[in-house]
Amino acid sequence: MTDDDRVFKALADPTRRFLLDLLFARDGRTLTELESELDMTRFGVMKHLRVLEEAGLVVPRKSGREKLHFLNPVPIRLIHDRWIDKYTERHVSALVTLKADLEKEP
Amino acid sequence: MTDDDRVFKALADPTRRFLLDLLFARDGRTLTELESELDMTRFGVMKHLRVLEEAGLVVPRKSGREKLHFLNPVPIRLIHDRWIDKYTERHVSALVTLKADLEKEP
DNA sequence: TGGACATGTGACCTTTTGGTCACCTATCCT
DNA sequence: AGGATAGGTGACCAAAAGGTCACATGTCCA
Repeated sequence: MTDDDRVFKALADPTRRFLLDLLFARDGRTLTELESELDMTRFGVMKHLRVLEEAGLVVPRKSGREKLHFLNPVPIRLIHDRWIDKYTERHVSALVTLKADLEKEP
Repeated sequence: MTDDDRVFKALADPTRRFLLDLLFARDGRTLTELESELDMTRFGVMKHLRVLEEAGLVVPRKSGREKLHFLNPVPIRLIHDRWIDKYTERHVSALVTLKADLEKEP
């Protein structure tokens, strides 16, 4: 599996996107804290975090008995630049055509 | 399942992203033509195309006994604007800090 | 008309995914 | 020391995903 594929697959699950949103709002949370935001046992959350780690989207750091989780947005940026971006380009010529058409209206 | 979720899930499979790339290069292809580009039976390709259609990424049009497939990039643009974009913003202040640090070097 | 071609459906199979649980280890704190 | 707290592992299970096949329908064209 390629790096890009790991990232796309990681983003495919709504729970994992929600975890990223939580970390986007505030970084460095523990597993237990993240679990408290979800309707799921700690074990389910652990599995999701592992998928996110393997995609490079979450970077953990041990601190005593706690494991802090940090967001790394770089992989998202990479798939954006390498794949998504080409589909999000505005087709200006079509808009110009539409504008011209609209201007024909009385 | 939400619309966004359908799009993310549709993009999670490399075969489906490849199909979108094919249609990006040239629109309006038939199932048989798409199948010929993949190492998979027609039935597998049909299933992938269905997932893409349900996500709104591919729009079919019947023409005689053929079914032509057209790319619709709008859903990609939507998830980009609604979700991906916030993760791809450049953190300029961090870059400025880095630049200042580097300039301290002899 | 009838054969070749393009596509569709449903059954079926295997692998992956999402989730839980029992049990275990390590750390903190009184 | 020892209980409470934070996290980790492996087995297990149900559901979904990815893929194939036999068979069926509709369309083209010589």
